[in-house]
Amino acid sequence: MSTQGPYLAEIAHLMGDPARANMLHALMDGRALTAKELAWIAGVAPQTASGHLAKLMQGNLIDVAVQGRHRYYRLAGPEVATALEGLMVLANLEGTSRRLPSRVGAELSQARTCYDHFAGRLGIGIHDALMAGGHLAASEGGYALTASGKAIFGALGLDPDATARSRRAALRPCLDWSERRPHLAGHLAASLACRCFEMDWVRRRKDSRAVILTEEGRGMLEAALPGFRCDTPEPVSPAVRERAPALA
Amino acid sequence: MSTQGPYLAEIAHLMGDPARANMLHALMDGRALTAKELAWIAGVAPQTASGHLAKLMQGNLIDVAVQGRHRYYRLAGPEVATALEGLMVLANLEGTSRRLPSRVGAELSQARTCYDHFAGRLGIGIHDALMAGGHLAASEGGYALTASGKAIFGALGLDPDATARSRRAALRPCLDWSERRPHLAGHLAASLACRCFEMDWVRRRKDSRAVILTEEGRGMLEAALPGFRCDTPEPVSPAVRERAPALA
DNA sequence: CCGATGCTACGGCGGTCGCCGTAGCGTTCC
DNA sequence: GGAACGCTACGGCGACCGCCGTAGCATCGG
Repeated sequence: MSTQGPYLAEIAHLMGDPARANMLHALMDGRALTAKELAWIAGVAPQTASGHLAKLMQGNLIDVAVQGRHRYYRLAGPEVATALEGLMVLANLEGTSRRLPSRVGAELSQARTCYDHFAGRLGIGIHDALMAGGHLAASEGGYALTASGKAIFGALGLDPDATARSRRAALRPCLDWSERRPHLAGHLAASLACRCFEMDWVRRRKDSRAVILTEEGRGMLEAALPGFRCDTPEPVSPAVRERAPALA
Repeated sequence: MSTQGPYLAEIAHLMGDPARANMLHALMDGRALTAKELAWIAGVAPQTASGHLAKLMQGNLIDVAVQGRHRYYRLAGPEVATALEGLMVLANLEGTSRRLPSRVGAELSQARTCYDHFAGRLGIGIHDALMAGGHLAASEGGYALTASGKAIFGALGLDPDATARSRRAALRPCLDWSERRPHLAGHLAASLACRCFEMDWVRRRKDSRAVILTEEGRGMLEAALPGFRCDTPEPVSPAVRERAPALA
């Protein structure tokens, strides 16, 4: 019968504690955090956090890297991030009352990391530009780049075939929990994000998964990706601003 | 900060109870089951099940259809099934000790429903045949059919454009938790599955998400989908069977 | 109408587990 | 080498929640 049920419950139970969920959510930006940081994020004492982290380790949801007297925890792999995204879609979708609070929500919806790639309107903009330009083709488990797509990635200093060896898809769609539209995940998307950080086209925000597209980055992406758009959230419409300049 | 954490935990907590997880797992075949059936599946008394179902309702994970004195419960939508799949990938992946027990596992790995479409080697066979034949193109959030692909679906009596109105992708890859390879989900995949049941090309098993590809179905699919293969699990190798006929 | 059935509402019992206190081990810095 | 720091191990407290008992409401059948 439902041989999977118990295991499913084990995993879900691990994610079902508020403190642990907060930790996992924080780790979804792909970085490795120390136990202390995670304790602070989760809002519990270090001892409590230590226990939670041990459980998450045992459940193979996170990995640890010991460096001196620090222990850096990170998600065990993309599958974990994918599973969490699936839950976040539900969390954001249902109830409808429980949408994101305005301020933080706006930043996260605009641009953020999703494990190792970009999500939010930034991620969707990249996805849509590639899609509209015919640079994506269907492939084993997701997308592949067409010749023109490879040229674009090559021009950005990335080797589109470097990750082709792996069995996992180089590019695949990932449903965005804030926008309900797909963005690009996979090795190539991760490389692109890495490159953007490296060149300071995109900058991380402190203490948040939200990121910022710099002016230079916007220019570079618009040049490299014909049709790329990443709407600024339009804080106040021009018409309103005229009548009530204080709001701007 | 982690504004999503608490909601994430809520959802995961709902899925994190063994009884509820069993129920959700059972509902993943897309059918609607009565409270009593779900109680039996979960291994709890009807009163307990009723409580669990109320909680799942409140969390918008399931829907109910009242018919006379029966109440039929089903998953609230594809997003729920997707989220559960994500967890099952983890449940099956990690631990490595906790793989599927042999017998049931073999049947499920061979062919099963995944919410409303086919998974297992059957689902992968369909996916791979369409992919290899160049019948899939990249599209908003997943795959679309090429002209040749539309012809194939048309020949099967399905209208490839019928579901095009919806914003959700008609076809998208869905990671298979047993085989770790993608199969086809989405409206069109659901229509195809529906058609297969209708024509008795694929038959449901009782009390299981496992399904059976009939001989007629195998013939029809092989004819309609050039390159389609769906390996029988090869229960006992011919060589072994010769020496120990009892095993066959 | 009455009994059977399907399901839900309520209440008490018991186990699980999250919490932080103190304590202990290893690392780093002065 | 001593003190500060990061983290983990252990133990008791308390709350939550899953469990089923009984009870009650709707529906279907004769």
